[in-house]
Amino acid sequence: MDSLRDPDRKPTHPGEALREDVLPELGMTQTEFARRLGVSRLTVSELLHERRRVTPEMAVRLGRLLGTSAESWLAMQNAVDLWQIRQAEVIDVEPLDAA
Amino acid sequence: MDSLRDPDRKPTHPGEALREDVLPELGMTQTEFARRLGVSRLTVSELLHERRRVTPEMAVRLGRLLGTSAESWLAMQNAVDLWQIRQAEVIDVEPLDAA
DNA sequence: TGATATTGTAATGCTCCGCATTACGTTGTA
DNA sequence: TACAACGTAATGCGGAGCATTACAATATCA
Repeated sequence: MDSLRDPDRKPTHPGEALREDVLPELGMTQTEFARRLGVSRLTVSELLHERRRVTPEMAVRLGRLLGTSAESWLAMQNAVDLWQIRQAEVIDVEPLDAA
Repeated sequence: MDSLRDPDRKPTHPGEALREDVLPELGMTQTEFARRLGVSRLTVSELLHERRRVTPEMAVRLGRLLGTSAESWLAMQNAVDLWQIRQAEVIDVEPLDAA
């Protein structure tokens, strides 16, 4: 499970899961997928290319359409977000323990 | 645990936890808290009043300072976000099962 | 009590993000 | 070959997070 994964490894972006697994499984085009989600084709395309984040609303849409939990999509996105921040930024916050 | 809570009940906003539990526990002022987090006093104030969401970066800051997991703060925020969307919006997405 | 610290809040300005729409070129396919 | 699907750029809009500044109200303490 996730808790046993290498913490330095970049987590799977939700877009990758949609692109690699979900869409092929459904045998559905991006255009059709976008239509059913009620968003534009561009929105789906950019999400699949991992250029856009899964928003809470998008998570609800995905959950509704696919019969999965919105939480799981958001959790995937969170993992990516946190990984990116920890990699890129230098957040200098001193832990209170050090006091 | 959370999974057993009433799904219709509004989840606890992270700001509430900070305001009700964390800050009092630490006996720390908002001003000092903001300084240690490396954000403005206004940012903390609005978060405590639940007028602002915990961003991924803020979650990292909180985790660092308090020695807790950033994930837990984000999870709290997710719960609020999803609840709000499900309450307020009408996302008309037909489940694929219905096909 | 008087000075100082803390807090709530409004106003401004900046930047970034999500999204729709439109448009155009490429590629795959019936 | 005509059409569908896709990648992608441009434009515009609205909203969110954040800093800074400022002012008033309240709390605390010497």
